[in-house]
Amino acid sequence: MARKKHKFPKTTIERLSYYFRALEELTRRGIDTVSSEALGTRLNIKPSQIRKDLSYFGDFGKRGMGYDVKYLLKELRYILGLDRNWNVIVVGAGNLGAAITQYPGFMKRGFNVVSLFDNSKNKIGAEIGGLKVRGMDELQGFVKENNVEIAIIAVPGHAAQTVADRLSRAGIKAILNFAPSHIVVPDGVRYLSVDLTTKLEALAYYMSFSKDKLWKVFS
Amino acid sequence: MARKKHKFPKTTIERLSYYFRALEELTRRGIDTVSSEALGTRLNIKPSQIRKDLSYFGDFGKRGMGYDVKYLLKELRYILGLDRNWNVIVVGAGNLGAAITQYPGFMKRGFNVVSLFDNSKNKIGAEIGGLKVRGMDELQGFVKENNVEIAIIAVPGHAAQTVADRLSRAGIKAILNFAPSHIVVPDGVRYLSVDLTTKLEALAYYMSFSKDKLWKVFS
DNA sequence: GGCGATAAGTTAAAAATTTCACAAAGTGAA
DNA sequence: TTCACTTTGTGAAATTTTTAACTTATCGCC
Repeated sequence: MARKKHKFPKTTIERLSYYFRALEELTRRGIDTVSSEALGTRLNIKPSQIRKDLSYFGDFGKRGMGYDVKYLLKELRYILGLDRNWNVIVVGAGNLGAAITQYPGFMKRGFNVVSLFDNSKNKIGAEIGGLKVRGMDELQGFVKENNVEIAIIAVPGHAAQTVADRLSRAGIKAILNFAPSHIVVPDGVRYLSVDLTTKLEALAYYMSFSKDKLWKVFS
Repeated sequence: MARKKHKFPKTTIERLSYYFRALEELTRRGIDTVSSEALGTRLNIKPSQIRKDLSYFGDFGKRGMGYDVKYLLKELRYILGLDRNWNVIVVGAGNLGAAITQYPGFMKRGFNVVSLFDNSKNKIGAEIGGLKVRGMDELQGFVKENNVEIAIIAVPGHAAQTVADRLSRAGIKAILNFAPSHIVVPDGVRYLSVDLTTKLEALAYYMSFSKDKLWKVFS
């Protein structure tokens, strides 16, 4: 299993994810070999970028031939940590938390939402997507007992930092934050945020001012 | 109202959005002046980065004094296109579409979801967040009559491209795509995507392999 | 009104990322 | 086996983005 050199751009991992998805689509269509050129056309990414990204992790292709789709998928699955299952909890049982809990794309990738937490009396005990909503007092115990490593924050912005603190204390190793606010986590806890309004604001900006035609997905 | 020089990094707009949010928080707390240093500490962004970002659009600060919070807010509001209202439609009335429709952060910023569309018989006519779900056949007419410029796609991946095509034909000017697939839009239509699983996959990667401690929000 | 302190705006250097261009490697046909 | 063709992997160049260093402006105080 490939491991290779140096540092690589942060965006590489994100692109690997896109490659992975495109390759899945190709297997579904029964295609078993693809060139960086062909893949690049599909994804609107330069072939040289694709080759460079992959080269950070190994030599997956065959010169003159391209990449074996199944093999590359296997390697990417390993690199992206998708060859195992992850237990995930969601904090915040509002509309967004409920949607995330039931989002089909997560389970398909091995991210299993195993419980939902909230601190509101009238949500605790309710059932969402087959899961009972638990109170925050059960958080620490649940995380320990169920070996939960990843948490998703889906609470209002003002509560996000408090939740992040509790999650960190409970032993959570990675946090995905949907709340529209900047939060700080201790060393050792991985953190990424998904910001819904920021993207809309960027669109609004480009509609108002920019002459740029099309806009490359920048995340 | 400021307009200024050259090109600037794509990420600048995203950061302006963060600055805007932080400044809002500062006004709420009654603080009316802030330095790039202080703002940078809050957001974990280098002061020089903040000054550079702002300098692309104008001279908003006073040397020796910092930035007037209210004034900078006003300018950023203008730059980000938040000084007006936008009519937004959501396509896809599943869990995610419903959550997006009711997401409080959008309306607060002037993004008003004015209708929800779906093509499933048993969703059409239902009411979500006070809005009736409309069939796709009403799309074109609705967009024209209501001056809708922005659409949010919240359908399964395989349907996203078809939806994007219909939206473009209907005259939509910007698309925010939550579906986990790469889509192509005609020139003149702005496009950004928010990818939920990609972020989780990035976290999974960093948990498996990376020694990096903390991870700067990269969107 | 000059002086010290602060902090913006800017220029230049550094770092990060993408793209180019090409040598090396593999294929298939003659 | 050799040749023509394809396509990878990669070192170097080009580009973009960030960071540091510097210059200039503003305030408050004596």
